[in-house]
Amino acid sequence: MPTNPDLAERRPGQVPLLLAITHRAMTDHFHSRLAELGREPLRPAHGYTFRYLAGHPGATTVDLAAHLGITKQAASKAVAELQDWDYVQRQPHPLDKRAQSLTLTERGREYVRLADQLWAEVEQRFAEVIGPDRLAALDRDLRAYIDHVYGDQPVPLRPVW
Amino acid sequence: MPTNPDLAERRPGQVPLLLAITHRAMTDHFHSRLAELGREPLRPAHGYTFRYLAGHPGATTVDLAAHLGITKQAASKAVAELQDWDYVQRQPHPLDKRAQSLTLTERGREYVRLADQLWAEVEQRFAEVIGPDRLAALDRDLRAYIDHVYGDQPVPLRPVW
DNA sequence: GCGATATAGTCAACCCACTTGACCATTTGA
DNA sequence: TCAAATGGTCAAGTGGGTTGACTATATCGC
Repeated sequence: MPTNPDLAERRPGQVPLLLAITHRAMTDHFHSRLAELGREPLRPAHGYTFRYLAGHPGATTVDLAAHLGITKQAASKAVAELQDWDYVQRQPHPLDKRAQSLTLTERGREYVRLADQLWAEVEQRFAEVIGPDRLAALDRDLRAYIDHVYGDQPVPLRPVW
Repeated sequence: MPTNPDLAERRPGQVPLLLAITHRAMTDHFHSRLAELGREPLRPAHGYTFRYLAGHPGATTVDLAAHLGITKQAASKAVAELQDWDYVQRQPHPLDKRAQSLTLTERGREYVRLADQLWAEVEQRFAEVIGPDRLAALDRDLRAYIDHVYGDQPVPLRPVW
């Protein structure tokens, strides 16, 4: 079993790096599947924007910015772009005339469904390599750690896709 | 055991996200330890630059660029900066008058030792949460996947610290 | 050897996602 | 009721990267 020279010696403290590499490999896999399907890949922040709006329809730009951990200006720009591409709709907010109510369009929801499916495929390949039981254990371990670190507080959802 | 609402329902395809969040949490932990010690945090690409030069003394800027997956111009700029801060030395290459031979200074090596130690601390806290046996299993699983994806080929070492 | 071509590195211009700062319109609350 | 807080926009700046053009040295085919 030939392990890459850079990772040959096992040192304490290497697990964070292994996590990064693994995540990077999965992300690359995801994007190449997207490309195979001829779908535009959108960009890093977009994935989390979709995911947030799918779960919180009617959110405002400021809500989104807080969730993504970026400024409202940056969030506004991203939303404008997604609106241009017909993934997101901005409507007048029912209660606050300053605000806009953001929702995914049908096209946006369709993209989220596809992304969900592709991520599931990626995870599936991981499961095939390490075994489904190990996947379940790993899922549980990561959740335990995340819960330990953040508890009920909002989890920063920034890096990637 | 209160799990964050965004992660409450367990869906297939969520593991890549869990990996990202976990890595992000570990990175934040690393940086806050660095800040506690009053050390300048340097920046994303610097960590991998250090790591590479520590393992490949005498490498050239082009080598480094290839390793990091960035252009030689970008690598050159990063090296210049690290040299200004006395972490890296550029010397005439013994065999090629066009090239420069890059090595870490003692200050650079000291930083790498500190970083190694802090990452080990971070990993240790992870181990305390999930248990040392789980950590070992996770280490093994991630390596198996990375090996499956990249085999002997160079692993892209870009994202983070 | 010699000339064509490849390679190490630099300088300069540009790009993109994000930031800070200033501002307007509306809402909130003492 | 009016001062302060909040949602959103515009404009300028920044950081880490890019592409492109160039010089100096190396290498390879003949």
